[in-house]
Amino acid sequence: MSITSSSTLDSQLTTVWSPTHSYPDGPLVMSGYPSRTWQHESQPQFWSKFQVWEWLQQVMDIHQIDASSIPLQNFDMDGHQLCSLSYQDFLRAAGSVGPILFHSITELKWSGRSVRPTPIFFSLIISEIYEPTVNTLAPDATPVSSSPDIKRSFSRGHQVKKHNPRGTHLWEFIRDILLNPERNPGLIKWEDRTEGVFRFLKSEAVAQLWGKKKNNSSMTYEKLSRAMRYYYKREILERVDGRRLVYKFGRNARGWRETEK
DNA sequence: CGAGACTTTCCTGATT
DNA sequence: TAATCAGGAAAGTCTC
Repeated sequence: MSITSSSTLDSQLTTVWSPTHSYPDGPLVMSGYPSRTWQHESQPQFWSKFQVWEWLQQVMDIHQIDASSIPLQNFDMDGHQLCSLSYQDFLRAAGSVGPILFHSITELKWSGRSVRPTPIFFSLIISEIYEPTVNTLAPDATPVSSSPDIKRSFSRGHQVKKHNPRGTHLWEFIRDILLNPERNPGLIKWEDRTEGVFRFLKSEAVAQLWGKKKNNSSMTYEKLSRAMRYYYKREILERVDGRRLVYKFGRNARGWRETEK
């Protein structure tokens, strides 16, 4: 690692992780389940919009729900607003995923400090969604199976992925940053929205963020870009010749189009 | 355990 | 010169 390369990264991160974002990102203790992905120390009432977004992504990751399953713009709010949402609000905003989010935030509100989501409860909800005949939900939850909204969205293919190691794929991670510009502090931007062309503005910062997600502090743009190049063959991305840091979504990339939902 | 998907890591060489 | 791009090769990490 040369001095110049690290200072490049520093300058990118300084811009990205401005003082409003504080992430206790010290040495992570690898002790199983979500501890490594659950780093919100403060109460959700005091979260920034960006922290709300992170919480959202983490809950989705933990349950291997594709982020495009819900309109993320419905959660363009800070922690205070988030905490004031009712169960019905969550249903409206996130459909079938609403109950999962509602329970997560309820737990966090009650505990006041970092608490892990309860996977058993969630698996109950998930199985309830898949097998509506079963009726064994926690007492405080609205009967999930009775919601037509849930049935509709889950029959649409919003299901847990079969093979999705470590939750989100790289291209989905990139896509989700693009789709949330208000929580994307100048990392990547659309060059041609309808064609799916985008450009990395802060390549090393994006790599750091990706590494953070994968719990890999040594991620670099060099390595991230190798993974991106593998997407060409699978037509998840198309080559954009002659333009540095520019990529284009391919025919096998889903969920990035404005009209697609 | 094995296979396969999806990276991650490393590398050599070319291009901007 | 540094940053980026191109891919080959092989290892690592998951899920099924």
